[in-house]
Formats: sequence, structure tokens, C-alpha cells
Amino acid sequence: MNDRTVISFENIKIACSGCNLVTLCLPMGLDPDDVEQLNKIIKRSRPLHRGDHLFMESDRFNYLYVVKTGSVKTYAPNEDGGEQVLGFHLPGELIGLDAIEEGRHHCSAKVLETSAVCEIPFSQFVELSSTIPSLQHQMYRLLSREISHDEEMLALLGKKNAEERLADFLLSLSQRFKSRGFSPFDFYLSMSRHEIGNYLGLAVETISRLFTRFQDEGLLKVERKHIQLVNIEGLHVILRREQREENRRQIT
Amino acid sequence: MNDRTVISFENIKIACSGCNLVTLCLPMGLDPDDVEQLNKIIKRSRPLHRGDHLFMESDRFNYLYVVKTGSVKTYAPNEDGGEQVLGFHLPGELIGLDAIEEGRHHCSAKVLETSAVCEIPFSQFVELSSTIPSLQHQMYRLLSREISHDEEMLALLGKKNAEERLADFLLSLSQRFKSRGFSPFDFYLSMSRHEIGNYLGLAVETISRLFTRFQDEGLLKVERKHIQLVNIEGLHVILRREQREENRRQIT
DNA sequence: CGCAATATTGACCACTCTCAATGAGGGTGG
DNA sequence: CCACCCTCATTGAGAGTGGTCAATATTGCG
Repeated sequence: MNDRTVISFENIKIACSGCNLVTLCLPMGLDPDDVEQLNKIIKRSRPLHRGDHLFMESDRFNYLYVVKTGSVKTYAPNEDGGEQVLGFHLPGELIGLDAIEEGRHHCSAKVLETSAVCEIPFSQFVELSSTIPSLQHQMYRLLSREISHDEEMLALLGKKNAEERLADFLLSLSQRFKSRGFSPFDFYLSMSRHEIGNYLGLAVETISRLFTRFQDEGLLKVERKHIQLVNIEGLHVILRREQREENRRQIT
Repeated sequence: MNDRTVISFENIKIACSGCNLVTLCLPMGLDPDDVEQLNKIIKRSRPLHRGDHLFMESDRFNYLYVVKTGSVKTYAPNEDGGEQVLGFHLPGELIGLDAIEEGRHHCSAKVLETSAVCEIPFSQFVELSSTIPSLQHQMYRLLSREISHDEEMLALLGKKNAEERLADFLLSLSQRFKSRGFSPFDFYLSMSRHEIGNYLGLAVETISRLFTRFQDEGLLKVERKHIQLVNIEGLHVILRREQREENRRQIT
């Protein structure tokens, strides 16, 4: 496997080899003893490879998963063989929260590139959280954040057009890389055009055309999975529809 | 105000005048003492009227809300005056879960018809849940359910066409009425066509045309806000796309 | 009673999808 | 090591779903 083109997050290992789960996903309000207790119940899995599944839809729910390195996509398979990509998960992000209610996973999770993932046995976690109020509260926050994020996606799918969706996607990735200490301007995509399109409710061809167009407009440079954002402000302008429509009026 | 046409859930009062919050939204695993403690911190608000807001986007988050009677819509206002409708909430449903993380509401909540709503002071609730493990676990489940629901909506907006979206919407409403003891075949919509369209990512005109078409096809009868589902199975068939495409092949 | 908001219907058109062909890698096996 | 294959990506042409605009009910409300 060629690390230069496919692996985009492998080197985060350097950044987080010394870190524990807390700095990844539960950063606030826990004292060191609590952190120790939490770390005791967490299992580190062996490295996973592209195409491996963390879990499949309708699997019994036993663990929450935290991406440590690499990236994971979650998707909901539907009857006719298709799927809806629900999210791409970078290091520090928690996977499996939608399974708590029914005790059964509602989506599948597939590894996009060589990745390391932690498993949190949920029943043990619940016991622990009942004795550590701040852990419990932090869990509420994480669940709440997931809801907020999904609601933003609802607005994206319900209201935005193709170019706005892709601009939003790229800016969101950029921001997430930045907050993980990577360049927000220069990164590799670990997912295919098809998966991006699926996630954004667009056809593959539309994604491809938009990349070409954005490049022609000097917003970014794209070469296969390698993306360089040249004009981030330009991408932001795409999201501010009003401003764009005013520009259009001036032209006409 | 004309109760016959606009008020669709007023009479649920009869059904739940004697019930408490527990049977509405936290039905499982709590013993009577815990229920008592929970009920102590819950405030019942005076009746609210069409157009009243429970909260506005960016308001400080203090309470979770439970619809007791009536119906409420949540929506995310965007810069240019538009909005994305995020959900329609019937009796027993919890509102405000997306605000926990940041302590500030991410969406607004507006009452669609005369309604009664309970307020749960979140900080008191958190304290209580830290002493009642089953309450805490139930809260995890409610948050998880919300995530699952939002993910289903993502699949709807990302993959389904207009008629599938409306069929899904009507069947979902029907199901929710049924589980609340109302007729799943005959009900009144408390939201406008515009709001339905907004929620489903479609234009008002498309909703209007689809209602007409569904009526012409004998699937339902519609007269303003009054809906009668005549052929529920037919609506289900719309959702099973494969079957429809097979039918199409037979015709061609 | 009259105005404003909501709903319906039609005509037109734009955005994005579908279908199809071609090209570019990357992996595998001879 | 190269040939082959398969997947992924790009690009073009045409079509269709659903949006926009506009006109006309219909209803609700002050």
C-alpha cells in the first residue's frame, strides 16, 4: 500500500502516541483519577486495514469506537444494495452513538485506510459514568454534539446546491485537519469521489465536474486524492449565497 | 381559532391528563420513587399559542422541553432569512437536545397550534440523573434515538425523490398518531405545505402537486389540512423503489 | 368586509442525474 | 518486468425531476 497517496492520517500517530482517550474525545472536566479508570476499560485494537468493518448494520451493540489514527466511514445500507454515507470520522471522533437506544447498530462502519481504533465496552462505560458525574455530563455533550452535527447536515442536504455542498465539505475537512495539527490547505482525501457524492447527496460525476470547476476558478488544486486549497476565502464566499447573488446582479 | 381545522392534538389532553412525563418520554426502567423525584423538578407551562416560541436560536440553554399536547416545529434559521425545518414534534417528544453541548440553542422552536409543554431544568436534571443510574441510561437512549432519527432523515434527503419523501413523511406521521392512540388513517396537519416542503427539502408547489397526484391515484384524500389515508399499502409501495421499477418494466 | 397568508395549477427552464465513452492508476499474475 | 484487468475518475450529451415565476383561488384573521 502506497502511504503517500492513500494514507492521510497515519502520521497523527506522532501527535497522539503519548495521548490517551481523554485528549481525543473526552477532553474536559475529568480529573486524572477518573481518566485512569476510563483508560482501564478501553481496549486498543490491532491496526485495521482499508475495507475492514468495525461493525455492520444490525450487529449487536457492545462497543463505542474512537478513531485513533486513520479514517472511518459510517453508512446506512438500504434494501436495494445502495447506501447512504453518514459520515467520515477522523482521529478523536466517536462512532456508534446511534446504536445505544436499540442495542443494535443502525449503520455500518468501514475503515477507509490503515487505521487504529479504540473500543469502549459500553456497559462498563455506563457503570463508570454512573459513578463519575463529569463523565456522564461529558457523554451528554458528545451525544448532543452529534445531534447538532446531523442537523447541520440536514440543512446542507435540504437547502444547499451542489457547489455549496462541496465547498462546505472541503471547508469542514480543512477545519478538522487544522484542529488536529495538520495543514488546513494541503491534504489527502481518504475517500473516493463516489463516497463524497454519496455523502453529499450528489452523483459522482457532479463531484468530479465541481473539482474541475473549482480548480479552473483558482479555488484549489486537485490531483486525484491530493487537495490544495488555494483560496479558502473563495470557498467561504460560495457558502454566503447572498453575496454571490449580488455579484451576479452586478454582472447582469 | 377554529379548533376543528387547526388543532389536531388538543384532545390528547384526555388521554394524558392523568399521565406524567414518564409515560410520555422516559417510560422505562424507573421505579416510582425516581419518577416522583423527576416530576418534582418538572415545570408545566401555561398553554402556548400558534406562533409562540419555546426558544430561539442562540438563546441560552436552560431547559429541555417535552410536548404534552399540541405540536411544535424546530427549525434552523440561516443568514438570509430562510430556514431549515428540522422536525415536527408531537406529544411526548423531547426538544432541545442539540443545545446541551454548547449551552446554547442551535435551532428555534415554534408552536404550531395551541399546545402545552413541560420544562425540565437541565442542570437539575443532570444532578438527578447522576444519582439515578437508570435515568441516566434512559437519557443516553433518548439522545441516541435522536441521532438515529436524524440519520434516517439524512438518508431521506440524500437519496429519496419527491414522492418517496412525502410518502415517508405521511407514513411516519400516521405511525406516530397511531402510537399515541389516534387514527393512523385520518388526521389533521398542524403545519403548512410550506413547512412540509421545507422539512423535506422540496418546494411548496411540489408538495401541493404531490398531494393532488396522490389523491388522483387513490392513495389518500386531502382537503386543506385534513388528510385521510385511503391506501396505506400503496404509500409503502412507493417507498420500496425496486418493486415500483419492476412494475414500470412490465408496463414498458 | 378586506387584506394577507396559504394553496393550487400551469408554463418554462435549470440543475443535476443518467448513460456512455475514454483515460489513468494500481494491483496481480505470468 | 510488463501486460492485463479492474476500479476510479473525467468528460460529454441528453433527459428528467423538481424549482422558479406568475396567475388565480381559497381561507383566515384583523
